[in-house]
Amino acid sequence: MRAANGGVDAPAANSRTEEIRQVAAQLFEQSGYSATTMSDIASAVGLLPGSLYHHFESKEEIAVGILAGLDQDLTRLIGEVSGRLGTDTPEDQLREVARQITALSLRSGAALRLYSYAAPTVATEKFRSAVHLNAPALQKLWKRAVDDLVPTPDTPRQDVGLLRFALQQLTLNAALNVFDTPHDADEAADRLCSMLLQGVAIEAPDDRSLNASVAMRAAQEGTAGWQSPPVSGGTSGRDDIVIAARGEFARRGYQATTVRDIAEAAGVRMGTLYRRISSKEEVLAEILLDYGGQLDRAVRSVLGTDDSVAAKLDALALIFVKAKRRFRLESDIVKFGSFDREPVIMPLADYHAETRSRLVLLEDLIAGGVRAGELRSLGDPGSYAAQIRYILWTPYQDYARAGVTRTHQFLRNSLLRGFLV
Amino acid sequence: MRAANGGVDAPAANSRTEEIRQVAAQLFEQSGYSATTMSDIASAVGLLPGSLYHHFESKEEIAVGILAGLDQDLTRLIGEVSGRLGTDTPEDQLREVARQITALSLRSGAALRLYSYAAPTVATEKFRSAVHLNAPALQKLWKRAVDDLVPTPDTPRQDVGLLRFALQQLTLNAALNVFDTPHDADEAADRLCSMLLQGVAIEAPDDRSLNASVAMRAAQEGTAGWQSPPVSGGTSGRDDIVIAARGEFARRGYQATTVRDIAEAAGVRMGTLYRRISSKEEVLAEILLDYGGQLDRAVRSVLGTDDSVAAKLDALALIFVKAKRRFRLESDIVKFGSFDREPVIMPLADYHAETRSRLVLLEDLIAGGVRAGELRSLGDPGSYAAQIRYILWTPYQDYARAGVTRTHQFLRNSLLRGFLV
DNA sequence: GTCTATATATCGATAGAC
DNA sequence: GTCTATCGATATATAGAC
Repeated sequence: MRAANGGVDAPAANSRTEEIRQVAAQLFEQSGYSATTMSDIASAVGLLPGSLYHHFESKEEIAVGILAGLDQDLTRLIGEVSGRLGTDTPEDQLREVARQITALSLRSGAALRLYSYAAPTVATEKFRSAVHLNAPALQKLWKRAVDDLVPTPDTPRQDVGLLRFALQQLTLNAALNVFDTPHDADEAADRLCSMLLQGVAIEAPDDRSLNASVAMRAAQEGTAGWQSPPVSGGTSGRDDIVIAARGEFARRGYQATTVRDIAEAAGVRMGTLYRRISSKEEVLAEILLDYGGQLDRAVRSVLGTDDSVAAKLDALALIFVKAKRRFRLESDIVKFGSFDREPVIMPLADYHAETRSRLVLLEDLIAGGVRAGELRSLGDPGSYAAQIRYILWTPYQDYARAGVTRTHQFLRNSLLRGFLV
Repeated sequence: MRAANGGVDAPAANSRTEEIRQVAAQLFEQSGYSATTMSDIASAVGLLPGSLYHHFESKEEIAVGILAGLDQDLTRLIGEVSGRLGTDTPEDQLREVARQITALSLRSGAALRLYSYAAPTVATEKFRSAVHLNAPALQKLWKRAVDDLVPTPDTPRQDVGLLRFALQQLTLNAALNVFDTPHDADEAADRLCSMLLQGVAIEAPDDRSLNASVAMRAAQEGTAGWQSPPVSGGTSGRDDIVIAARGEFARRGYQATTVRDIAEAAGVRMGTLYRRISSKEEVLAEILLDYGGQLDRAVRSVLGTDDSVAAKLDALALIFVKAKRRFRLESDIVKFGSFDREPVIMPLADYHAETRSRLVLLEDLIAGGVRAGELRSLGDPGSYAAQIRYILWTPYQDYARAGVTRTHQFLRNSLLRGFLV
């Protein structure tokens, strides 16, 4: 009979309930929503599975509560930060927004993973509706911060829209950067801002020479075979099943996709399906091996050239931007997979390892660049490389009006040369 | 890709599926819907529980299929019987309708039990909508059959409406007469018709002497204390919990009512509830003991008088008609209970045994009456008594316009003296 | 608020009928 | 060769009782 406890599922209502929610959040963060069972949660808090239902009506309700908490926190944060806007230099202001949102992200890893990955997976209405973050308000905040940075639109070569999109994405999702989940929000946010606003190259080549570079040619050649998107032949052969599976995995994640889903999507019965494939996992392996291989070849061919670090980074940017489009489905699959990894799914783990090894190459490139005085020094090479990859790997295609060329140009004008330069 | 298989869930589609449905129907009939588990059904057909889900989407769907079968059968039967109407004497016609519907009832015991008892219990929409028998058509059929019997309404003393209601109820629910489930539909239907149309008394006293009989006085006295219906005092004491439980049991049946339902209905928490009562079963026992005791006293006081058999039957009729109103909830509880009896629920079993012992008294009364030449002889006394009880125990109060006096008068004019006499 | 017991349901995979 | 019916394991959830 408290006075006013706020309408929807306000967290921290009951301490024991809240405690369980926290534990569940941790498990969701570690193993993913579907892979975390009620038994897991129960034994983590020292209860029997059935006892959880005294606190929550369902597993879903736990996740909804966690998401509600994130929404609350975000809304509150936006309010606070907005109130402080306009009292500092535009760049410091923007950096402050980045720091605050990054900090929120790091505080809310579990919720963010649920938001980004579980929501499309467990498709019930209740979940989806709980999952609507206050995105318009956040967008407005970022728009103000970025617009202040470029007071008059007399520099039309700078892509303010994409900068806003990039910052919004990269700060809110900071916790989802699997390869270098930041420990210090301020540090991560500041480095991100430095990279985008001042650029990483000390003296970047102009567009003409970048376009004509050896690395660029390698990137063009490496991605030349990427034109054809995979389509079903309609013959219900093995390929059609793999293609159908790719679509389903991308839509719901590997774990949440059932073999029956795949069969239905491919238009075959279970019997036929299992004569063409030997297991669900095998199909995933096939998809990821092909994807990883193509990406790997392109990246390595660029890195194998004898060119400047800046030219290589620029060429890699092109590859990543193109890959995010050509391998959109595959990219979604590994996105889901990154957080649904208990029990270990071998093909995903393999892909993960491969990505990590490419990251080491990038790290070497950057370390060399810093040593050679080509790149600004911005902390340890591991985090440096991971953050560059994180920036390159952002789904810019979700920003409706951005094509490959525009996105690539934006990355040149920000990450490479610095947005403010 | 069959040509026309009828819209909704036509049974007998797949033989294995239909086989499982049949087995399930049998189990539902034996043990009730809630008490029959998917494991029970599975092991009865030699499968594992999960395998049932290849044939049915849910347990509920099995029941819905069974109900759909009944609806189909009934509709078809009504069509056939209607077509044959008007080719025979009115009484023979009516007897034929009774025989046909009774036969259907005996063929469809499981479905009827689901229809009568499970439907309000498992309250999902799908179930309810599947459960709408073609009642209007059946009513129309019976109306025609009964109206033909009394061609001109020049005998206003005869209650045509109640006769129709009684016949419709008694034939369709023949399979639900637990104390004497008929084996031969024709025999049961014919005896029912004989009882109602010709009456059981060879020479019944007139209304005046029945009203003034010793048995009637005993009935009046025995039911005198029945005026007050039980209401909650609102103090959340023990009585209020019992009263709340009574309502819940009546609405959904004992099995389907959870302790939480009772607590909520009584407005108390589980802790409080279990401090006031010791178990769900104890509450049921208390309710049924009270109910059974009151009914028993009234019945025995009538049977203990020294009066004619006809007068005693007439007095019992009054008691039953009154009891069906005063103990409406209790009557519903035992109605549910009669078919949800696995595992055995002791209080229900006790009530059942008590009822059976009263039935023996009735049997003695009737046997004596036949011997003394007071009652028509209509087969063995056991079935005779059970069927009289079945007629007396019909929920006439559901026939909207019938009060105690009208119903009692109808029973005098039909069961006792014969509707056609 | 928690336990014990158990219910309904899902899923990956396969055997074997047609 | 194709698909139906099935298994074995296990998940989510419910209920009575304290």
